[in-house]
Amino acid sequence: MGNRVRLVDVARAAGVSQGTASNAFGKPHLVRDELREKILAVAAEMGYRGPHVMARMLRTGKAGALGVVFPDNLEYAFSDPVAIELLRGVGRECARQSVNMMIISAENHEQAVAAVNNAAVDAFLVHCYSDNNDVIAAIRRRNLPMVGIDTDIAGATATVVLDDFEGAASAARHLLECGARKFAILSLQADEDGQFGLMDARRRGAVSHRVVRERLAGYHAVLKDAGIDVADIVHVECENLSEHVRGQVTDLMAQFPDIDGILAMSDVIAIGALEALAKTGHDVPGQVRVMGIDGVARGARTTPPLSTVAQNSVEKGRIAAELALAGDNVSEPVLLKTRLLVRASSRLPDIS
Amino acid sequence: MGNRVRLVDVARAAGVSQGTASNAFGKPHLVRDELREKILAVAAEMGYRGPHVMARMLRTGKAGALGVVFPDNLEYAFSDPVAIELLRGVGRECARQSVNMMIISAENHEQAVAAVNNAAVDAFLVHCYSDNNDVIAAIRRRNLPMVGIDTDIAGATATVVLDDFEGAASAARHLLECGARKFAILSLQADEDGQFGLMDARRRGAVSHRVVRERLAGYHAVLKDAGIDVADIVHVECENLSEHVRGQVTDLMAQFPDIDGILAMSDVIAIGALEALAKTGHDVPGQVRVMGIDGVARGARTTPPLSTVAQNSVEKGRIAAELALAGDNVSEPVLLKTRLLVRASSRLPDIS
DNA sequence: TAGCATCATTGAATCGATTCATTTCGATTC
DNA sequence: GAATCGAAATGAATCGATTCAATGATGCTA
Repeated sequence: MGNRVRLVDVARAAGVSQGTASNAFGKPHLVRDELREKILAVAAEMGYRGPHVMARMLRTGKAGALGVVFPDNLEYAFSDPVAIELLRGVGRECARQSVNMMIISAENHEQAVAAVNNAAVDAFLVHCYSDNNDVIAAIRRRNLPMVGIDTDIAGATATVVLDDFEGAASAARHLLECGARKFAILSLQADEDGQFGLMDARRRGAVSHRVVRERLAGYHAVLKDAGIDVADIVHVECENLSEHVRGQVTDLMAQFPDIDGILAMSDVIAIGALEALAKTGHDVPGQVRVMGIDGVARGARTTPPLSTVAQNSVEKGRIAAELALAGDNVSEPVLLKTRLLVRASSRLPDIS
Repeated sequence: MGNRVRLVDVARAAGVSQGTASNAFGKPHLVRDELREKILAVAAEMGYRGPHVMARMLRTGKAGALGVVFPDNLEYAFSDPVAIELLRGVGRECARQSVNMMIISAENHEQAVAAVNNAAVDAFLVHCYSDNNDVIAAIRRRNLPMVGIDTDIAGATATVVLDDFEGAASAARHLLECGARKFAILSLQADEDGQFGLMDARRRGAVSHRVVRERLAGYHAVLKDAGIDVADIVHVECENLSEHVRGQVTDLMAQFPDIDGILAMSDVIAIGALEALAKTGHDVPGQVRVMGIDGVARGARTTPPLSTVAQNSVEKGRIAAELALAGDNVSEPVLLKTRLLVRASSRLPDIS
């Protein structure tokens, strides 16, 4: 039954102190070779399974794991290509540092709080959560290093974000160069309230997600400079799922047939837009130009291939993990650069 | 510095026993409402952060986490669409049961053993590992529930596998019906030795991965029945990455130009084959018919769309997680069914 | 009013290691 | 031969909770 062999049993059987037995496993160099081998032999014979993980954790205070927290349900994280890239980067750094990766999973907010409280980890990575949220509060209460990714939650020991303003600006600049004049912006969700559809000025003024705020600002700055009135831009808040976007874009084009430039805040959204436009018989890029943000692999295979502003999500995840595991306070956010990736869904005017 | 507020401090300050203070947090119904609120108030005022996770674990013996172990490096797991689906299913069940998900990460075998030994989990999920392996041995030594997915490692408390034999058989049957007579089988890796290329009979006879063994057997059974000599089938062992497969298939078709049926053991491989065939000007399915196995989303968007034998990987992961967390010994492997999914990369003969 | 449940609380034992100040012992130096 | 040193081993304290048998208080019944 509950008769697990303990270190103290091994020590007794081998005729050494518990401290020495502990060292034989954890700090081999502190024990004479001969003696250590004897201890290990005795342990093996007794069926000792090695130091008890939880007991070691309690004593040392180290969990050997990095917690990764995604907003809302986890299913989304495992279906969004960008989130997966991010996880890949996190995984890479965790492997490098011999630390495991704990995915905090929950079906709802209440469960998420409990999951955070039960997670034996040394640091937290928080992706894309907005601030003032009970899950964030729970994480903060744990008093562990906490790194925000693509979010500027208060109390983070470090923050890794994309240069969203400049990324969005470059997308807008490019579509202007391609000749677009009547714009639609397909936004990611501005808040966690599950609201979709047309965004009025009030909604645009109270965006809780940093990513959305910055990208909007980037788009607007460039378009205003070009003499376009923000009030003339159609803003639609979309769920980050191609299938959902299809319907929204179909409606959008029916309502505003003169749109000739679509700025999507993610490639997933942009791909949904391309699909809708193909189905409704719009010519891309002849009639409408489309730009995404992210640079996901699938964008290279759409028809037409998707122009986008690429980011390196793997590296973003890796850096965030590195900062979290280092645990230092880094006051300045780490700002990652974007790269314009022109493919066929936008089109430069003929230079001939 | 190290002056964390402990439960005993709270108890003392609130004038109750440590046991009662513990109950106030963990078993609220055992403490009178009024008293409990007082304790919580005192705790809040003292800045108590809640029960110490590792101490609780040590005492209760429950980690509240499920370990997921992938073979080789983790990067692969996060780039294979099937593995991701699997993780999605695992995540779904973990969330349902309020358990976190620990991804055991490592760069090499030695690190993987250490990672397994340091993981505070209640059970392990092992994906696609072959047996007789030190990582598996380490997991076994932990003496926790261990569920094998797509693998039949000894000592597993439960096993979840695809009906690989029947899945492969149905793929072969379909290509025969479509008129193929000269077959190539594009195999997944038979072993962890990193060997690729043509598989001779000896190699085919010593396959350590169950998946490969079963699928080979399924293909062969059907093809033999149809009067095809196994010696006439070209076997190629491929890395499960479309880019690598492209080169292999290009060579293959140059060497064996009469191949008219390709049976790939995964969609990723099949997609690589389609790409190679397109580049070398082979007509699919007119000249060569191609079948995958898995049913990944991308297969619906290739040109031509990929015929395949679909499986439900999400559900596979979910069931495995459920079995692992239940912890019962299930002697019979859970066998999941496949479903033939005919698209344009194979072609049925005209019935006119 | 004794007897008996029921509910709330206590307090010491326990989970299984690691740590570190101290002791032991043999070798080296003066 | 005493003093000094370093390496190896000791053993008690510690990490911070949870558990459970025992105790106390309260209400109810006969």
